[in-house]
Amino acid sequence: MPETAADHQGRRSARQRIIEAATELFSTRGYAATTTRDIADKVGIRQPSLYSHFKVKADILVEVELQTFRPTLDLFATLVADESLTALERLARLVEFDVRMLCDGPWNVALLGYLPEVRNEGIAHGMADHGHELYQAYRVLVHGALTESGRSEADPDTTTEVVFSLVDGMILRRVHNPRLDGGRLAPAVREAVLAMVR
Amino acid sequence: MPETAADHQGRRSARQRIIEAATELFSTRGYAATTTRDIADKVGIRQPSLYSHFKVKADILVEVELQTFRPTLDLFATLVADESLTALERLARLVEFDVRMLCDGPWNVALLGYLPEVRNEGIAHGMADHGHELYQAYRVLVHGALTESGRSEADPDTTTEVVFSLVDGMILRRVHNPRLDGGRLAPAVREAVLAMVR
DNA sequence: GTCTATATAATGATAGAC
DNA sequence: GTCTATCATTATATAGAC
Repeated sequence: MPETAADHQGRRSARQRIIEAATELFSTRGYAATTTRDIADKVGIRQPSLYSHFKVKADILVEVELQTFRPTLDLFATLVADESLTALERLARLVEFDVRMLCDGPWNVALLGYLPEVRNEGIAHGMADHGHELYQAYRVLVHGALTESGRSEADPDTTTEVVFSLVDGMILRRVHNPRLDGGRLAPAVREAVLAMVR
Repeated sequence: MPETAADHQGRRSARQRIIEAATELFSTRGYAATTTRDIADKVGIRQPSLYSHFKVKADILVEVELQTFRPTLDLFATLVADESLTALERLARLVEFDVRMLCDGPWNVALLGYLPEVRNEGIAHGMADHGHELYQAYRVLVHGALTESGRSEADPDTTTEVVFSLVDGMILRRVHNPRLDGGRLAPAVREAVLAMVR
């Protein structure tokens, strides 16, 4: 088996080590407050060496965001593809997975997508709004669950907003308390969500 | 009636005009990404003139934060002082007021307290953590409401975290949708909260 | 790809005239 | 209290040797 480029220096490619260092720093200090020198220092290289892997600082941010949202969006795709599930079951599973990830992931990186400087930088670079994608996923499942439950009196869009607030609100809780217990909170959030849609 | 200092230039003191300009800019661009020059430009003065009113940039932030949290913390004090109310009623009113303020306030300024650069700057300047104060207020009311309802099987601290997430989650919703309708969302959130505690 | 050296630009803050 | 002028620092990014 030939040695890949990814095996150099601790088995991860320099590019991936940059992304991981940036993930931690962006999460804990914010994007604008993190300098390219901070990132390079943590990786163990010189600041200009970053530019062998990324054209500009914002390109590092794009990769961090991408790797953050992929798991949850992938799960949504899987849940929708599984036709044996009801919308209510799909919603329950997505909520529980999402809350666990938000609580127990290595860094509170989901906050990044809400930082003003990131959103402004994002617009300037035309990067994908994964947060909006995920919101649409919730919207589909909440509408479906309300329909299944015959809750025709409920406003599906208002319910979607409240459900999504409840889940993503965990991001803010984690800012004040970095050691959230996903195993305890995920079922509690799931039950609160189910109480709204059935 | 003698003219006050606050009457100069549009009836608001220069200091207050700086605070209001900074509130908008910090809310829309973030703290680190807002320069003192940005603030001065919006006020219509030169950048060094800011330093006649504030010793350092972070002192402007302290004032912005103070004016943001004061109304909600004041309401909590009022609700607790009113002995004719049950804990459940106090919680319902606090939630509804809070959500309306988060949705309909002129700027999404509550996000500020969650920005990493603000929290780090805050620690360095020893500024008060109003977000934590407010959380304790919710904790008191959620515990009281669960006790009143005889919900001895519920975990009050978990419920507090979920309730607070639901309310503050509106901050994140507003990032994606700046035109939230507090009149529609506040009752929906209130009912979701009440479903958890009674 | 990483390094040293450096360009270029912007930032927070100060000094001192008015 | 506001101004002009300016300082000291720090930031992103580039050039070119190895």
